[in-house]
Amino acid sequence: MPELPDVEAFKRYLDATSLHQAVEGVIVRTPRLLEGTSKRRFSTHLKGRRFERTRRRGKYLGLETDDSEWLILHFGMTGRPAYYRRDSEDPPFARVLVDFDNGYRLAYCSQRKIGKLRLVNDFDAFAEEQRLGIDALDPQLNLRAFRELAADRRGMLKSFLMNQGVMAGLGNIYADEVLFQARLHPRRRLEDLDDKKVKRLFRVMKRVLQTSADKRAEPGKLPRTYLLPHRRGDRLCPVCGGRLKTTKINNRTSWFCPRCQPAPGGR
DNA sequence: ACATTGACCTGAGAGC
DNA sequence: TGCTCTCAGGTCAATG
Repeated sequence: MPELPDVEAFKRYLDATSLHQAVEGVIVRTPRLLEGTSKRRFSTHLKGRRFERTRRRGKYLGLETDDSEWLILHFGMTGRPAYYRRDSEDPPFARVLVDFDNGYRLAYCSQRKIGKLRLVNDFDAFAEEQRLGIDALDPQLNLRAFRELAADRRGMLKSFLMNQGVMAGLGNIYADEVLFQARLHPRRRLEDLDDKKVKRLFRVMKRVLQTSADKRAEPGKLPRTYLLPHRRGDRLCPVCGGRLKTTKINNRTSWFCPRCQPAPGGR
């Protein structure tokens, strides 16, 4: 689940629930999720602190504490936050719990334990260390900047969109969605696109991410022409009704419509 | 620089 | 129903 639109939805959720309250206690049930810090250090650092604001870059979400540290969350493939009264039952796979002084609890849930929590003192420096590219929804990523990113590289469109070091935020699902909406085959090559197609790819990418984020990335609320729900559903193209196909790229399954997204070289 | 593969984890869902 | 197997929205490292 957690690609840019999902993480943006998480951000808004945390903004609405978890800011400006003192942390009373921390429970780490799955220490392996902590990166670069021990259970003890993690807990003592957060205890007594308040989260004052959040930031997102790509799939990373940061919560800034009132002593200017950052709790950085990465949700892996199955992670999500949950905020609820402490006396009610924990949701499934609650791995790290932050208890606030208002009786509520913020849980980092993750079925597959692929994901990380860490403490850093500078959000931007952290992003640099991670070699994270510009956030795909950053307004500074305009058409001109996008063209420059694209001009430097080669390779399959799908790989380009998913490369976090170039642009941060798109994962397997949304890369497929963008390519579907742009009517471009995932195996087409970046260096083969003319200016017009690069522009189309850019505009479609922005629109898909913005629309999805605003719909809180809920599949049922996305436009009916979206590919996303059909990969696990009827496997039919929502535009032409034809059968969708798959192909493996970067060891991930790419879904596409062979009629709407003609293959490079026309095969 | 790019493509491919496996490893990390666990369980939902498909297939028998 | 119950068992087995495959696969899953991410990232990283090793290899070609």
